[in-house]
Amino acid sequence: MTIGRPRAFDTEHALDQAMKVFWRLGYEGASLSELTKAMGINSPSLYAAFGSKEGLFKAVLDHYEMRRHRCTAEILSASTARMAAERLLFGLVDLATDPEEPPGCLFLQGGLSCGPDTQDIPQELAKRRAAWEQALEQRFTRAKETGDLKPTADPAALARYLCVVCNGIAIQAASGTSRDELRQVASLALSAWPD
Amino acid sequence: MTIGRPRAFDTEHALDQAMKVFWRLGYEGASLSELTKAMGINSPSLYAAFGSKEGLFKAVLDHYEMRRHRCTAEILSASTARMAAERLLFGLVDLATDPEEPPGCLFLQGGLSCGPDTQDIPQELAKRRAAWEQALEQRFTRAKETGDLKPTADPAALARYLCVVCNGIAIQAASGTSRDELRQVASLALSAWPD
DNA sequence: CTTCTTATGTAGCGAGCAACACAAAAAGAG
DNA sequence: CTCTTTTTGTGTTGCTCGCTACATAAGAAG
Repeated sequence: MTIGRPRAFDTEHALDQAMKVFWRLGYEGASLSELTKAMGINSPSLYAAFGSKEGLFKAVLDHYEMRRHRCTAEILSASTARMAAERLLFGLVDLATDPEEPPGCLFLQGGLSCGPDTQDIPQELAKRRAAWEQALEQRFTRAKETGDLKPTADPAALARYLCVVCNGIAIQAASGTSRDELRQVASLALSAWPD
Repeated sequence: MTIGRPRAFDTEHALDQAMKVFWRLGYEGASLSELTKAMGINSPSLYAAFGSKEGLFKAVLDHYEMRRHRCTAEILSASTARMAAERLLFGLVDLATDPEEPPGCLFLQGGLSCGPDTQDIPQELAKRRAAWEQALEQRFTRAKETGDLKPTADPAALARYLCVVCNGIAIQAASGTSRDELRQVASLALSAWPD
């Protein structure tokens, strides 16, 4: 049993609100006053719980990955590599154009480029995107071993291509391109898939 | 002949230096002290010449488009739509991984997301990206009229797809992906082209 | 030369930033 | 109850931000 005055706010809900702010405004554009307002707490509570603005941001990134974990698992556990690619692209289109959440992808909107004292933010985001690309590559390597993909297939190149399309789709979604238009892009992109 | 004390700095060179700063750090991450240091001038000179930080940024965007104008013309004047797509993708790979300049694309790195008082920056960038997409679409509509593309082809969808791939490539380049790896992505993306 | 116009350098403005000091408040442990 | 521990709200810190006032310097026009 924890001792001391109990926390008056729900951590998950606060992270959810902070996530939306970082997502819409980016790391540098999200001021502490904007964050505390959205989270419904004052700054000392924020610092007690997350240490710093950067600490809050990383907690938000974890929260974001956790929320998408089920979706991720569905993609990687598809029966064929082709189906995984389909689920990935069409799933991303839906997520990036979900009207309940900011458009695009937090891993890009969060901070593609930052000031001299904040370079670790873009780096952290790039690291997480790269981890996702590697998970795809491993899935395709497995597909090659089981004969699902031809022996001439290049798992790394396929994973890279899909990530490029995903990032591009997220950018377009953030710029206002509609869900249907992006579905067209996804199916066009899939026509490059080696069968 | 202009009257008064002559300007002591070269505008084009100053814009070039400012461009690199905005490109590396983004609009919000690029502080005025960083900009003036790179441009080799003091802030009053900057404000006399460009009006404001935002004015400087837009001048930099014009400068950026101007510098790429020849490249743009070469793409749009290709003899076939397919060749235009090829020149576009491989040309972008080279530009986005040019060791003489920051990686990626200023139209993305410049400010994908910004704070509440700076929302016009992402909007301005999105507008310029959309204009480029529309130029592509017009090129493909022309190709359809001349029989270069099949009557069933969808110029808007093709242009959108290419822009998605371009944006994705620029993102990957900014994250450190090599030129050769991105060339692989470009040729894979082109295999989706309708022939 | 003097006068006019424009650019430059120094120095500083108010505002907003991230982060914190401090004391009051709310629980469990004894 | 008292004591201890943790959270909360108020108020503020030092700092950097974008921007500018002001006096001086450098050329063209007369």
